Amino acid sequence: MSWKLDSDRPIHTQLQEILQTQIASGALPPGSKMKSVRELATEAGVNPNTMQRAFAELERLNLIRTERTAGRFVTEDAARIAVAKDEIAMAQLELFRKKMKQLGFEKKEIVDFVRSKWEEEEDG
Amino acid sequence: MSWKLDSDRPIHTQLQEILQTQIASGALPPGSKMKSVRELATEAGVNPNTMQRAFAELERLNLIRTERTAGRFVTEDAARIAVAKDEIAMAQLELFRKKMKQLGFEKKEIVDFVRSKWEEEEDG
DNA sequence: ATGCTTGTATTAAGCGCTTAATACAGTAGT
DNA sequence: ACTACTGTATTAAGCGCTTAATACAAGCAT
Repeated sequence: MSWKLDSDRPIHTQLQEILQTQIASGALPPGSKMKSVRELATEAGVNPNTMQRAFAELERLNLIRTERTAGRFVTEDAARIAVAKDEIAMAQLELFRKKMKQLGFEKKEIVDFVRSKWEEEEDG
Repeated sequence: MSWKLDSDRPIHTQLQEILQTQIASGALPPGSKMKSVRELATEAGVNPNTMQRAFAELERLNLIRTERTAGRFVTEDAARIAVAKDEIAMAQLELFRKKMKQLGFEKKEIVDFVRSKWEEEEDG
């Protein structure tokens, strides 16, 4: 697990994004049991309260479900997960496009820029 | 001027990024005089101290120069500006690529995704 | 029943960011 | 000289995030 956190944004937000991405990608499969608050907090090197807060946000998004004493589980709603994945991807693309436009790139130039940076490497 | 600030990251960082982008894009031309701390702070709706801090960071990056009582000026070093623009663009692309990969997209899929989202629109 | 695990809640403390309210030094225009 | 503008610095206050240290309720395995 990565848990690379920076100090520029609230940690609970970053934890939420990391877990959300893992759910969207299928790294955390639908219906699977998640590690406990305390265990994940230790892994990530944060306070349990902070991890708890990240979980609360994921629950608000209907990406996980809580069973009071058994633990937390990734939703089994595959459609919900697919939507989340597409929403994140679109948001990222839009973010990238907007920033490039602010820098003065036209759409055609963006495509050229991406090509010039990617054609040199092998697939990864 | 936009000055769209969110509360999720330090304001001085966001101000710094906005100004940096304006310099990189040429919206603030090389050698041009910048507005005063107080004026920009009022425009952005932030405290002068906070805007001051953003300026200090831009100066550390050699993107602006300060004349004690006259004001601040965008650097005339066009090469420095070009480098900044390229660095920002590369960083944004890398950010996008990394996030998409975390979501489970292969490079080919990323390209397809971008195409599918962009081919429908006219140039913007 | 005991012990271990689960989620959840509370309190106090520290820290950085942000603001408000000033103040000072230096330059330019009148 | 006076005024208005520059950048710069200081102080105090408030706020949210984060941590540490607990504590409690509920289920499960033995």
